[in-house]
Amino acid sequence: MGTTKTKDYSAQELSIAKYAKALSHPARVAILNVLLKRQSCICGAIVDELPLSQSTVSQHLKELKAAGLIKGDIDGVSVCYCIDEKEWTKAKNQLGLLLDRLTLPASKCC
Amino acid sequence: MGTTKTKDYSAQELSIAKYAKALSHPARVAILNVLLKRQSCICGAIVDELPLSQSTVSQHLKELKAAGLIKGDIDGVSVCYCIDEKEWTKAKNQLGLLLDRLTLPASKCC
DNA sequence: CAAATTCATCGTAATTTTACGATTAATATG
DNA sequence: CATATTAATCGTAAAATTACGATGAATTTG
Repeated sequence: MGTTKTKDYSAQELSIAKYAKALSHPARVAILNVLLKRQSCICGAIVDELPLSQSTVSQHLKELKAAGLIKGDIDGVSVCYCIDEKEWTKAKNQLGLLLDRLTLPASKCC
Repeated sequence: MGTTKTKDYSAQELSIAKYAKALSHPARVAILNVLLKRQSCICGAIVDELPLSQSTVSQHLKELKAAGLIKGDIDGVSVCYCIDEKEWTKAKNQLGLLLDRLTLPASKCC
């Protein structure tokens, strides 16, 4: 309990859930907003724009990285984060595929 | 702790997070797959297609309903669920707006 | 009306998530 | 080399999530 039975779902379902989970917290959406807007994406700069502590932001960055949506390049003492375009596109396509599937005149039952 | 500070985020960030959260579990994606595919969307039929107990499915349905993505019509003893087209479109647009924002030649920093 | 069906809700347990301060490792700067 | 700066990680606590069986409410059906 408290554990998801990943074994019983399709690759599509798991993939979509993974990307959606990355976007399921406003702080992570806010981080992505910063990365999409800015050139400089030094971790410290992100921390400055968010109402969260450095350690909490670092954790959110780790999750975004785990989902593949961002990557970080070490640059001396600091780390520069940015969108991973390839994976981002994949997320867009996967989510789009699901969300675009309501084209027909809709199910007749409700 | 354990609680998100919703006060400090924009409406866009909260809205996207809300929809993404609804899609952040493979069981809920699977439920939506069923609703998108089927005409008949009786709760019991959904339970039959998922590897989860009736009470667990009911809980997931509740969350999808809370996010606005689905609605349920009582029909005698059973309940017929279906996609809420209006809200679904909103989710699609909100998520699309974020995900489509990587059109430019990408940030130069990484 | 009794029995069956359908589904929501309750109670509970394990796990995960969210958040923060403190510490640590690594690099830069005086 | 001592000191600062940057960011990850650790430890911890509170809360939310996931899951299930049991119970309840509502509606059919016999």
